[in-house]
Amino acid sequence: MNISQHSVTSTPDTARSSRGRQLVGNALQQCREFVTAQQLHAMLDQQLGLATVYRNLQALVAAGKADTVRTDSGEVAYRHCSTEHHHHLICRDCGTANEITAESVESWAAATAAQYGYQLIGHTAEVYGVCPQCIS
Amino acid sequence: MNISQHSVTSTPDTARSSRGRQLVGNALQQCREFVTAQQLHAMLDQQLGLATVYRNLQALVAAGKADTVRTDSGEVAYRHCSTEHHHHLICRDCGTANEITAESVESWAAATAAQYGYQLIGHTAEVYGVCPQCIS
DNA sequence: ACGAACATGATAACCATTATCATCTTGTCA
DNA sequence: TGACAAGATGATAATGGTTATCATGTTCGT
Repeated sequence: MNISQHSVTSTPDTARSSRGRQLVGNALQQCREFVTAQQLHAMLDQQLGLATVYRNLQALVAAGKADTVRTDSGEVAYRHCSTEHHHHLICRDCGTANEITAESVESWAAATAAQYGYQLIGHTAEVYGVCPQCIS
Repeated sequence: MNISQHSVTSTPDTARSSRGRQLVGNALQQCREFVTAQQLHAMLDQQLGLATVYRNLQALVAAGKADTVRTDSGEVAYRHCSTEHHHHLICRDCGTANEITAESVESWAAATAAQYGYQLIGHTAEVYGVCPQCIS
């Protein structure tokens, strides 16, 4: 199963500015909601190869400039995010996601790690539900 | 993206008892934690085809007898439903996982959903760190 | 026991994501 | 500025989990 292994392709020592970086970065910023790599690629229509879209999205995630979420169908959805830490409230029907902050969760994570003698690295927390629009 | 489309293969009008049902059902009950279809298939070593394991797991989910979760690597993990709800404290180095319960997280999830007018379905929360053994 | 509806197995098909590798680009240093 | 090493890109093949197909074996009401 392996909950936390990601790509092993070596990361460059220094990142450079490039056409792809800008295109993907800008496109992602213009999307308010989560988008998949495929959607973004379609959005950039022929301006950038699919593989490059994936690479740049991963770079953004690695740089802490984008969030990812797994959809029910197994795809990875990306969204530009301000670097501050937060969680998500996601609608199972329409996929709408709200960024939420929760100090209680932060302190819970810290306390839990401490209680077991763990050196804290991070935590994830997401709430799933059906949004008001989709209920009616 | 499509967050909520699942298999469209028509569902039988009546379910029957069968070897596969029992094997998968029992194996899943004996696992306290989430397991993937592949793990379960390996666990049943040659007693049941992979496709059948998938089908029976899906049937259990449809019948409300199993929960599913997407792992970071995109796999679907299944768990027998009666298992009580809890979270995990996971070591990034050795993979050790501690089950933890946290009432504060439960109430936070409920409150967050309510605040946005969402009908709560569920939530996930995991803490990552380095365990004492791996620190030293 | 018969037969229609189910279930299973082996395997091909799907599809999102990754890896490969030859070919540009970028940025640095002489 | 020119050369070059480290990055970045594109086209495409490869991966790998999951689903569809279809011929064949089971189940169960009658």
